[in-house]
Amino acid sequence: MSKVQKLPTIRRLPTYLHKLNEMRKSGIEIVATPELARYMHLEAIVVRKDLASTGVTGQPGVGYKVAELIDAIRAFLSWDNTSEAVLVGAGSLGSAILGYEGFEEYGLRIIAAFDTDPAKIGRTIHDREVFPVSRLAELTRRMRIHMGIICVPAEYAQKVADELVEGGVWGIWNFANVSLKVPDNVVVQREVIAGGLAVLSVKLTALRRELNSESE
Amino acid sequence: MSKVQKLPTIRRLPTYLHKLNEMRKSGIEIVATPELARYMHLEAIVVRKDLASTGVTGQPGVGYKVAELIDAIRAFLSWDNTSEAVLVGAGSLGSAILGYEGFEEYGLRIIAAFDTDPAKIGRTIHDREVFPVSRLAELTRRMRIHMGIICVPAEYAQKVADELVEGGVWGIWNFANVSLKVPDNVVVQREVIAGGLAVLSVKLTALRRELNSESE
DNA sequence: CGGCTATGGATATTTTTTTATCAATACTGC
DNA sequence: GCAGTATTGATAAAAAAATATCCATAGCCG
Ligand SMILES: NC(=O)c1ccc[n+]([C@@H]2O[C@H](COP(=O)([O-])OP(=O)(O)OC[C@H]3O[C@@H](n4cnc5c(N)ncnc54)[C@H](O)[C@@H]3O)[C@@H](O)[C@H]2O)c1
Ligand SMILES: NC(=O)c1ccc[n+]([C@@H]2O[C@H](COP(=O)([O-])OP(=O)(O)OC[C@H]3O[C@@H](n4cnc5c(N)ncnc54)[C@H](O)[C@@H]3O)[C@@H](O)[C@H]2O)c1
Repeated sequence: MSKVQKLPTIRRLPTYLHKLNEMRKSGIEIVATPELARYMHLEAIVVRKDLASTGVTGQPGVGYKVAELIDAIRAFLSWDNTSEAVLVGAGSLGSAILGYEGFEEYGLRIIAAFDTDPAKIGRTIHDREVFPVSRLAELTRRMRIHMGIICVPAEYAQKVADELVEGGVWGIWNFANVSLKVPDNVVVQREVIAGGLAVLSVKLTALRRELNSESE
Repeated sequence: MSKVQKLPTIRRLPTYLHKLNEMRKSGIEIVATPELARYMHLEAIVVRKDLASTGVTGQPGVGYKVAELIDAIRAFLSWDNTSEAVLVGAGSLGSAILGYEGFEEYGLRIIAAFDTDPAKIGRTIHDREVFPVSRLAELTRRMRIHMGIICVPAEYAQKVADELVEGGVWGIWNFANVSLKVPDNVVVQREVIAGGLAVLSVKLTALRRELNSESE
């Protein structure tokens, strides 16, 4: 069982990457931790550790080369080679994801979409053709796609996952609100958007409690 | 500075909650940790700790009462009183969020949307009226809304955040790819969807390395 | 050149989170 | 009712992540 370390660091890396890409675009070549830390609302030491874990090394007294950082992060995340994916469920969330150009920056290219809705099949959404889900396994295998993105209602997610696995997929990014059963050699990452809302709620409650007790 | 503990637990709670709600709907009254653990792909001990942190207590040898668990989780997350929010940026992601009924389960009700696009202003999206963003601060204050959801392109996010703060908001759920500057008495939760993709990428690479080395 | 400041990197410490162990409780089947 | 099993909850240990300290290096400025 592959046990991946430093999950919190990995989750932060895309944010560094995005900021660094912006910096590079505006001609900045060197960046020091305190600046990144301010931007990220983190302690400088956290940033340094995060960057170190990708293998880059900076210049004491100076900082890091932006271009090197970008390369190191992308290499660490295996985002230096674009990987192709299919998206299943071209509903509202699925369409939003299809239309998000940001993923190209993250080495993800969504090649095609699949749906059951006859009104969608055969049309294109954000330039990607929508195929009937009945052809999911077949086309996924034929196109040698190794990642699937699930945006169907929860009750159909398992069936879709099974077909993705049958199609030879190695990784599944699951936005549906269910836990999927897949073979050991397939990785599932479930995106629980409500998790962020939960954190926000708790922080809000804590802050309000604090402010109330202060004012007493 | 409010320092909230047990963030990983908090992120997992919505998933328990959803499953428990499903169980209640199908008439199940008692649940034991091993079952939840199987569903969540976690160790039973993690589940027990998570549940314990909400304050519920189970019956040794039996399990937990589903209804009690639901109440405890909702209370812990302050989701027992529905809170109202406004959404800014009724684009593709914004519309998806507006249309997602799942948030009601999590105590969130989106009251209105705001946008700059004249084509959207005045129309309704998923039954919510779209107002011009020029009225954001005013209406937020007048409706006594305390949460804002930002779904605008990154470059406008800070301006929107400023107006939300001016409108008296306490919490901001930020889907844009920037770090926001807000006063100390406002909480921002940034949702970095690419974070999940990063984790998936790293796990995939690790798994493939493992499989390769095994086959040698 | 020489002191001053900013910075990264190595190492150590602390805190948080995950995992393990075990006694106590309740149900099951006989 | 009693033995066996499943389960919780308390306590302890281990692992992971965040934080602190200190030293070496680099640039700056007079
Ligand atoms: N919208 C959100 O903000 C949001 C947030 C978090 C999670 N989610 C989850 O994302 C998923 C999709 O949500 P949505 O709002 O886009 O719903 P949606 O109803 O807009 O879209 C679902 C799409 O899936 C298609 N579909 C249904 N069954 C299918 C099947 N068997 N195979 C292929 N396609 C199928 C439908 O035709 C539709 O186009 C849900 O599981 C939801 O819980 C959505
Ligand atoms: N679509 C995704 O899958 C996805 C994923 C992750 C993050 N995001 C982020 O979410 C945000 C929105 O993405 P999207 O795909 O919905 O983009 P989009 O272009 O579809 O929607 C943006 C909406 O914001 C409106 N808008 C622009 N400026 C505004 C302003 N100043 N005030 C109010 N409204 C304004 C636009 O009119 C448009 O309706 C972006 O910041 C994006 O990075 C999107």
